[in-house]
Amino acid sequence: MEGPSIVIATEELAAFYNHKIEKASGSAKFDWSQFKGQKLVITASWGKHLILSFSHLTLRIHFLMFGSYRIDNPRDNRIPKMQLSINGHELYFYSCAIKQIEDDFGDLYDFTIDTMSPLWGGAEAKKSVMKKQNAYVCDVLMDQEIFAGVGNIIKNEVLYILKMHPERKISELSSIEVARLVKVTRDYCLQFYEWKVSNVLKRNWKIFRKKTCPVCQTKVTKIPTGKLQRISHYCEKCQSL
DNA sequence: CGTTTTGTTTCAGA
DNA sequence: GTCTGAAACAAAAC
Repeated sequence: MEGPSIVIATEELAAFYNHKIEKASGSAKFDWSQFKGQKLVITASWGKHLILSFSHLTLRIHFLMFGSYRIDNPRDNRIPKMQLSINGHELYFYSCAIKQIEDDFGDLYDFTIDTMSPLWGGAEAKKSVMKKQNAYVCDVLMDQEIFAGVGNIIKNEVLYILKMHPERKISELSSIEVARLVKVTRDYCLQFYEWKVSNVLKRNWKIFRKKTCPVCQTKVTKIPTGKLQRISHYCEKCQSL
């Protein structure tokens, strides 16, 4: 799950603000008895981290590749990592990593590098990218310490918009190209959010999971790229080195 | 129906 | 210490 989806989760869960947990359970290793009676006071996100702050404890949830959550409507035959009864509803969290973090989580995170945050600057990202002269652009986009919240879908779509090959070296880019990379990434994250809220995200993918390039009809290349060796989807013709 | 993949942490070994 | 690669986790979508 990428950054924009986590923001949507925080918004959905905000409906439970100031309500007490009536019951908590799950396969994650917690003493669930301590959750009872605690109020949900804050939902927040940083990159791909979903933060749930209760009266006396704060959790950080990461959905990794396959995680999901449901409000009521549980999945059949799946044991949730965490299940909360709150305000007459059941919240289920599946196949995610849940960790307790300090309540004062503001100190743990730099929100200026969260691509979905109102505090996103862009200047920080540009500076960090320029420091990675020897890295490939596909790896830099996935770097959570530079573009927190960007995942493989956003990476591929951004590179397609930029008409940039995934294995372009940062050292080959001009300062203007780096500035454009940073701007397009931020804008696409916000666009991803809008499309997802409207349920039209997948139909707006231009290159990710496409068979051919929508511009030139060339067959989309799908191969592992960069140091990270994550699959890139790109058009050999439109995205030249 | 078998393969792929919206991701990260951990740990052994170099 | 620091880097690297493999393993672990886990399930919908193609």
